[in-house]
Amino acid sequence: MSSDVCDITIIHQDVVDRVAKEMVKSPSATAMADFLKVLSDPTRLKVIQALRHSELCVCDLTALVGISVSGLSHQLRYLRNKNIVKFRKEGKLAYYSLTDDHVGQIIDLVSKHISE
Amino acid sequence: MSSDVCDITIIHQDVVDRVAKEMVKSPSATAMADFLKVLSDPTRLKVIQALRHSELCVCDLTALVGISVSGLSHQLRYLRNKNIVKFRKEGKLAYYSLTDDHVGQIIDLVSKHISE
DNA sequence: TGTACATTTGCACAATCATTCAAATGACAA
DNA sequence: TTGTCATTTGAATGATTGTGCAAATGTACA
Repeated sequence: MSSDVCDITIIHQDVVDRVAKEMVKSPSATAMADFLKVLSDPTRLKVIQALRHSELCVCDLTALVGISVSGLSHQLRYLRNKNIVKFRKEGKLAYYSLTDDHVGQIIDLVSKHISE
Repeated sequence: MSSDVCDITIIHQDVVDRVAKEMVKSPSATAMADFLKVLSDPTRLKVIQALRHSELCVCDLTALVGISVSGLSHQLRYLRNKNIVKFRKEGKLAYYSLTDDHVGQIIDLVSKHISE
């Protein structure tokens, strides 16, 4: 009924095999976790929510998010590297905006789930 | 004198006001981040993906996820506290399953976003 | 030149977290 | 009872990370 591989004990070998076969069909868990980690921080979430409504410069984002300017800048770089936001320079100011609305859709779904 | 003028510089006051008014309509960023943090870990994601296909005992989950038994148990408690999974005892074994498929929908959306 | 302002970056620190080991709990069988 | 197996728990640890401070970069205007 049970079999040993190394020191792992499998109790329902057939079920494990079936589920394992199903699991490989979806993207790697690390890739998905990596992406979801971007959204798992209040500051980054606020930034994204704000940018969904309007393109914004760092100054104004700071006021909306409630964090130090440098702290925000660090997060903006992070979001830039993950291709979530893009920016354009206009004189002294840097205007940030979302690259697309993929994250927006996910946030909406989570939003709906939270306030049920 | 109990209040200071904070030294935050707002450049486009009208835009900031408008966006700020929009932002309060959605759930708090901390609540959403808290929930998304659950999904931002490969191990927990594998657990959830596995449980979407079948109810499973800890032993079999260990084999599917590839982590120590106690490590998995810690994560299962975490998921239990967040109401993502539930479990029933049957003799020595504990069978875990998802409480609902809300997380599944979110994972599917992320999945679709990743693989393109 | 200068000064003033917006933004970025490097460094440091505190806090969080995922993991493992060892020990404890609980359930069943002999 | 005793022993074994499945699971949980506590403690310790290594790694990651969000943040602020101070300095640097870049831009515009006197």
